[in-house]
Amino acid sequence: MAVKLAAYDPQTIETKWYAFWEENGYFAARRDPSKKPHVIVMPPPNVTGRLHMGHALQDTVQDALTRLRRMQGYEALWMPGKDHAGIATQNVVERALKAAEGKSRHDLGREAFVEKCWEWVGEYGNIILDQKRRLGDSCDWGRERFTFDDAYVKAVQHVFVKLYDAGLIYRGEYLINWCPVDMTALSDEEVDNVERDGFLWYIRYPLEDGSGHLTIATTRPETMLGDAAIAVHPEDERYAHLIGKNAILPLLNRPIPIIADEYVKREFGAGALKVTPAHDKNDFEIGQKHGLECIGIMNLDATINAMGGPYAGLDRFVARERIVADLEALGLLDKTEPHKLTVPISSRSKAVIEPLISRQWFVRMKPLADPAVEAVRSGKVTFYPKRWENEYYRWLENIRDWCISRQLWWGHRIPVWYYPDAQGAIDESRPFLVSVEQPEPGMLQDEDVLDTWFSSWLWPFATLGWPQEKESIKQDLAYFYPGQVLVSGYDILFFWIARMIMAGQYFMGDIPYRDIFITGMIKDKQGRWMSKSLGNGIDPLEMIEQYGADAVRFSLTVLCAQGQDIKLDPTKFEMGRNFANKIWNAFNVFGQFMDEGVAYRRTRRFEDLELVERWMLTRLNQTIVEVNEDIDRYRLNDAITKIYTLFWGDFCDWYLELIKPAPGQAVAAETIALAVEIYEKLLQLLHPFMPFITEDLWWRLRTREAGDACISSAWPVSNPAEIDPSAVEALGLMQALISGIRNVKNEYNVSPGKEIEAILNLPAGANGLQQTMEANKRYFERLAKVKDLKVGVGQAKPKASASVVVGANEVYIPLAGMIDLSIERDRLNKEIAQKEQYVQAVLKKLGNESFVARAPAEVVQGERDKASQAEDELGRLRANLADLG
RNA sequence: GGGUCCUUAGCUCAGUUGGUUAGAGCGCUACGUUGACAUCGUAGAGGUCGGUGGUUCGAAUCCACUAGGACCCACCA
Repeated sequence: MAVKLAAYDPQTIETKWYAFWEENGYFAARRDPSKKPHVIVMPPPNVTGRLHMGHALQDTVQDALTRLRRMQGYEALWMPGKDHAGIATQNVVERALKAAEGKSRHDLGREAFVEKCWEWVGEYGNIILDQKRRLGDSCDWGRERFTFDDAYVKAVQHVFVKLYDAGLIYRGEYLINWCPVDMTALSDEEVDNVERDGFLWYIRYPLEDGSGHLTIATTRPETMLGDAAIAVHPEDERYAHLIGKNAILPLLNRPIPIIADEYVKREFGAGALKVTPAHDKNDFEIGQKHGLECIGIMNLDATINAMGGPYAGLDRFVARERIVADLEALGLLDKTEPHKLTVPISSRSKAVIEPLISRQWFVRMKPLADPAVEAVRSGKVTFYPKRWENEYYRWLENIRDWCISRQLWWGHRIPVWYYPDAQGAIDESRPFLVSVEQPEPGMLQDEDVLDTWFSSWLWPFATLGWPQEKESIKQDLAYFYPGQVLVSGYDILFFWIARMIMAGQYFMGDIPYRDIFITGMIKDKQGRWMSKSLGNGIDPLEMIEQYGADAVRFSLTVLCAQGQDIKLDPTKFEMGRNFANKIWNAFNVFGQFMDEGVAYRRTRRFEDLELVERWMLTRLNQTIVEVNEDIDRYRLNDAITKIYTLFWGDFCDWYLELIKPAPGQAVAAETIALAVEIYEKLLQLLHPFMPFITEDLWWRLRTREAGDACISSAWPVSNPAEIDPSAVEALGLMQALISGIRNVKNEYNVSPGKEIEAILNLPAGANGLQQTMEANKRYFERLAKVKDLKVGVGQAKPKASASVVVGANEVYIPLAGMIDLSIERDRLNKEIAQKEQYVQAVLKKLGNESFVARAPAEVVQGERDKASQAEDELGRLRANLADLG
């Protein structure tokens, strides 16, 4: 204290205060019946993850909400953790293994490979959580969970068993999405349909009786190896005579029936469809209907199998080329047309998905989806912004069963047990048992693991210890569940957000959170997704190092408008850095005059405060109300913008400028006391968004008890007794007049530092105002360098002076010798022209009879007031112009 | 094929239930090293809110159509 602060340096304060908070337990949440809980579960990042801008944005939001509610007296729990991320982690470890030892996972074997994964997680898995600490995340690290914790694994298996017992999980052979690169089945959600340029090949199938041929069209000729039929439309006269006959499958020379099915579109292609039940969703259904054979022609790595005859062993795309060439050589290729088609792509490996028939485990979704729809419809769960509800309904109402088994090694083993056969392999002829524990010695567990999302959909309650029966866990669940709000991007709306609502209702009997705040996604400057391959990512840690965590958080909050994607450019963080610098330096204005050990407390009554002080408190109290409303509606950008304007525009630009001492003078202790009080509240308002700088400055304001930290201080409450509209009015007038005087000086090229004379002419009857202006004329001195302002009613305008008109008030500035009449005439003419245009617009409105008749009375009156004030000002401007001669 | 969102100042974007002289940051122009801050201050320029039509006393805001862009979903071979 009493010393000017060193230059603002984010790095030093950030490490210091994070350690302080964490070590002193400020982030910890415990059951406290006297407080209301406020819970946010952090979307658990993948153990393979590194902090990206999306995390930075969402964490900033979650942390701001958590810190704010904590200050408001809630028991605020932000639950952190990490996700084992099945495929992602397995891939990363496989690559590392290849690079380090040149081995594949098969070289190691399952057990050793999983061991390697654990090693990898031990070494790198916490990186992202440490990066989150750099951002300032105030989560309760003591409760950190991992989807692979022993207890969590048990919860996942428990859920599987319960759903199986309820008939909501089943095993079956269906056409599923197979990724030939990752060698696993995938859910529909993990597949992206992308449009690609391809071809439509027209292929002749000779008729068995030698009477000619039938032409079909296909985009995937290699699948013809598995054809089981040709289908035509039952009412298609062209082909009616062929129904029931056989065609010969070219290349393999296998007879296949020609069948009729209404699915066939007569106008598409050749009007005849090859049916490959084992490799196409629609064909599968047609096959079922007509009892066709499913001829699988592909191996799991997407090479052709023995069923493909001469093409066996070839990759599917090589086989395609070969087949087209062979057909052409045989004269069986009618034509080739360019064709746009949608191709299924694995969202993870980007490989083309093959629809394959495979035995997998599925969750019956309809019974789970219906209550999830109802939860939102009934208003128990609310989306911010609202529009995401439509997307949510659309998905749930058309939901399909969820394929949850994955042919991976890194994941939760499926809790299904089989008897071994004589060779020690699974004996499929005997029934399996579904159980968390091994039911009988020697039984073999299912080889497959579960979809990662099958564990994360339990996150809101499994992290609290569910389904363990311990008393403390039950109490925690009762207290902390359900949570208040989930903050996430829309990219995982179906994967995770919707499924958590299903699981919460099914297993806990209640929704997992009341609000869902969907943030926009971070894009690059040109609006493209940030990706490694494009190299257009912005690293939040680099930004934190360059600008400071508070600056990064501030800028992200400002940019985070309701659900809009954010086109980010690193220079945006300058906004936050500049503001942090401003906050830091503002302290010096009064801080440098503070004396060590003095407890600065306000002693003056509100009524006895100076005008600018009453004005500042009024602005503060008004802003608190607005900010609270904004935050309740998740409009954090509005809230932070208002605090920013309050701090920079009101506090720094006007309040601090006016309490500054004259050169060589000190600031009065009572002035400091109020400045400390206001600054302290501003720091609190800023704290949820910019925790580090505010905590640091907080401790410089007063001697504080241990534990009296900004993070745990009580959120400011608006005091209605300290709102003074007359102060706002008076200071508002002064602001306008001072700006006007500065403008005059500027136009005349009078240096801002040069002292001038001025006369303030008030309208008749403005006695109170006259007193206020008289009493505070030093504001004009201070901010516009007006030497001894003359204030009065009916003051005459000196010859050859410039004038400023604000409402019925005028300031005359005699600029003897300096005044150039033509400059002043131009200035006044310009202002008159502007004002005339305005008056005209308002009068036109008032001249409209139906406006006067139909608009609400107060709106009409408002327009009348505007007109008369503007006309009055116009009159004064004209008079001043005429006066120039 | 269905659906959602975006188009507002040179740039990036706010603008809540229709009534504001349409705002912010950056950039631009002029001036300014007055004891917090040049990561700053003061003053200023800059917009017929993509287009057309409609509803209304009144539209950036509501409706319809339309142009351009982004995204989601969908089994047309």
